[in-house]
Amino acid sequence: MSSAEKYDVFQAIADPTRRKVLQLLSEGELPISEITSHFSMSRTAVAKHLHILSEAELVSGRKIGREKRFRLQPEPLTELKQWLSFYEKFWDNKLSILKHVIENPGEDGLKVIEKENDTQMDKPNEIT
Amino acid sequence: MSSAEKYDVFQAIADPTRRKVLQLLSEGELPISEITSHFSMSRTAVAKHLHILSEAELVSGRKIGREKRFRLQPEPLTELKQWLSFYEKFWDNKLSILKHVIENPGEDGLKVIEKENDTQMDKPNEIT
DNA sequence: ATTATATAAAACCTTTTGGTTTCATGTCAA
DNA sequence: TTGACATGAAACCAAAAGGTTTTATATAAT
Repeated sequence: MSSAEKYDVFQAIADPTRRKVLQLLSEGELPISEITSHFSMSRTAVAKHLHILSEAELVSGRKIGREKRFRLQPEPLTELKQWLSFYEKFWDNKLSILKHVIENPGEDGLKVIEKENDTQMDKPNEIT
Repeated sequence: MSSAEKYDVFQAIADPTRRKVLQLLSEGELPISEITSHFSMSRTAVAKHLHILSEAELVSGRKIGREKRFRLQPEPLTELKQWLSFYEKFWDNKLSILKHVIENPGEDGLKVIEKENDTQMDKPNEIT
C-alpha cells in the first residue's frame, strides 16, 4: 500500500546512521532500544531513522509485547542495483577492453575501443 | 587530492536531479548550459548540483574556451556496488536456496537453510 | 496497585539543502 | 571595441533534515 512514500531508497541510504542501522539489522531482528545502544544519540532520533527506513520499505517493524522489533527488508535494494547496473558498463569497459584484448590475441580489439570513443572520449568537434 | 570531501557517493546520488545529470552525462561530455536546458531550474542551481557531483568525484569538469564541459566519472560507484554486494546475499538467498535445490537434486539443501535461519528468521527467544 | 520499561507523539531548535536573484568576469564574434 | 555568451560567486530564502526535550500510553514485573 501507500505508493506515495516520502522517502525512496536513494534518500534512505544517504545517511550514515541509517546505513549502520541496516548493517545492525542484517544480523537479525532488533528492538529500538537495542539499536539505540549502538549510537550516541537519543532513542527518539533512532526511531525517526527507523521510520524513514520503514517508508523506504528497507525495514519492517512488528510489535512484540511492549517492544517493537525491526528487521531488514532488503528487497528495495534491487532498485539500487538496477540503477547501478546501467553505470557499470561505463567503468567496466576500461577493464573489459583489456580483458578482450588478452583473451583474443588474434584480434586487434578496435571495435570495442571505437565504442568507447562514442560514449566517453573527446568529441570530434571539441576545441583543445 | 582533498580527502576531506563534503559529499560522498551516497549523498550525491540521493537527489533525483543529480541522478538525471549523471544520466545525461553518460551520453558524453556536456557544458553547463546544455545540461541546464534539460531542467526547469536556473543554471546556477544546476551548477551547484554539478559541484556536489564533482566533490563526490562522479563528474569532472574542464574549461574549453568560455564554457566548462562536464563528463561522467563513474569510478566512485564501485563503492556503492561494494556496499550493495553485502546486502545482495540477504535477498538473493531466497532465490539461491531454490536454485541450489533445483540444481542439486541429490542433496537436501539443509545447510543453506540453516544458515538462513541464523541471520534472518525468528529468534528462539521470541514471544509470539 | 504500583513502578519500571519500551515506545509513541508532539513541540521545538539548528544546520543543511535546494533553490533564487544579482553582480562580476572572462571569452568569442562582429 | 562593443556586445553577447557562459560561467563564477555572493547574498539571500524557505523548507527539509537531523537532532533534542517533554508528555503520554501501553505492557511487564513486583
